Amino acid sequence: MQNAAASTPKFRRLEADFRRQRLIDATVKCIAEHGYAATSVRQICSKADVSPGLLRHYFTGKSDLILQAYAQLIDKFSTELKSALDDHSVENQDEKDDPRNKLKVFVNTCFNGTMQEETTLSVMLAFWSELRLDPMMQSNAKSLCSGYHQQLVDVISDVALNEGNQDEVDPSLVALALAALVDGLWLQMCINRSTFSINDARLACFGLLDGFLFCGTNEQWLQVRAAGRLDQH
Amino acid sequence: MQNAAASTPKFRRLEADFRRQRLIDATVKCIAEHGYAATSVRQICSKADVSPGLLRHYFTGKSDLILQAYAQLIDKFSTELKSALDDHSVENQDEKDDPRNKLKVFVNTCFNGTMQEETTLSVMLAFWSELRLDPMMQSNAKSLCSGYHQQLVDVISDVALNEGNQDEVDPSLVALALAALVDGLWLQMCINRSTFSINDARLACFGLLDGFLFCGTNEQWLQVRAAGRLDQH
DNA sequence: GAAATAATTTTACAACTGTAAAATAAGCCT
DNA sequence: AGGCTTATTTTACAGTTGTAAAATTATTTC
Repeated sequence: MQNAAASTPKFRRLEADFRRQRLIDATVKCIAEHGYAATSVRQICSKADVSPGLLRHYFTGKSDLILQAYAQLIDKFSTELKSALDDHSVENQDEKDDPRNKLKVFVNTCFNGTMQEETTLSVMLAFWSELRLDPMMQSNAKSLCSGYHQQLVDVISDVALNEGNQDEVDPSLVALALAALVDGLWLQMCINRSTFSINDARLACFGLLDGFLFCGTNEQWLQVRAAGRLDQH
Repeated sequence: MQNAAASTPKFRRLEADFRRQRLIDATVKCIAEHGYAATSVRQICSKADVSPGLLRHYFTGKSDLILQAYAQLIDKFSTELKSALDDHSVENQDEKDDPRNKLKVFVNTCFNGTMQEETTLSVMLAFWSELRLDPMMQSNAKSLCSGYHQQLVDVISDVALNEGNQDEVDPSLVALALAALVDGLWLQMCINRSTFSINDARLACFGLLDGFLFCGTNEQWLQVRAAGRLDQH
């Protein structure tokens, strides 16, 4: 029975995309708050201010919703990375194309935006741990990872080539190390959050690149590095 | 009703420690196989060839068992690390005390023994993801991490001091970077297992140390490094 | 304003969860 | 051989899980 004239309706019918997004957001929040294992359909729907039955009106099931939440998380970072790399606010085209600069932008983006939010990091960690068990998630992850890993290898090759170090530098090893270092720092930011700052994380990455790419041969880079050191205090 | 004379008994009473260990092992296997979220009491007990009720005879509950499994995982690595660092099979006492050598042993141990087993890595990852939510686990983790992190800082300080680089090297930053790199490589070994070898992982760590500690000033280290490069092929 | 549409809620269900307590039976002691 | 201890199994239970389908009801259309 619906109430008389002036009463508020029991619910409102909203646009499909809006509801879908609300459910996805609620999923991420639940995983961040209670962990992957303790996240249930009823919990998600309650956080989305929606009855439990609605989930299956917009998604095939719980795992479908979770999969899409993961895809969106990945996509957000991927987009931030792309837009940072061809940021048109940089006036100097030469600087933009400088592979050293690309690496700098990459590292900075890894510790800005989504990736410095506690929620994003802890949910990402939860997904990593489930990745191994879910082939669907794996293919999602690969679309991001293998893409940006190859890009990293290319940029690093460019740096080495530019500076005449192509014989001393193993681009795929450096890319592996940098990617792993970033992952590891994300992990530690989740677990030991307070023991170091975001700037420490950046310095660690720049330090790694300095070493692998022989910063000693690149004066411009040394200046950037010195500036970074000063920022720290 | 128990069967006639020559029949096998329904079960055997075993030593407490043995049963406890079997349950712990089963827990680790379950988490490795089906993930943290999907690991149930009945599953664990079935893998330990034991009826579900027995769990609560040896542990306060499921979470107690899981906690002890985690503690044991951490302890195993911690022990390996300790025994590697004061390995008496090394003839030369000077070499053993050399901080450069300690770092080498540390890195090698991180990718040998337990830590190269797929099971250990994936279960460790699962625990990392739950760590944030469980204060008990956190205190377990801290006993390991904060301990060996400080040790790392000290060793790195020694290297810098030995080689007259104490002004250029920031030991806590280097320790952070190395620890994070190791974690990140473990993570990647879980997720992208096939894309790189254990030797790549070691090379990445040595490369990082090379850079941060200015290997250029240390000829002995350069030789070790060159040898490592040759091993790769 | 009435009928049609479909977004949303409600109810139902079978399977599973962790835990508790009672029932069983293996192995030790005398 | 028989009784005692207690390790182990069995049974029971209340709560939760994901999903399915039916019942509502807000909104649109005519």
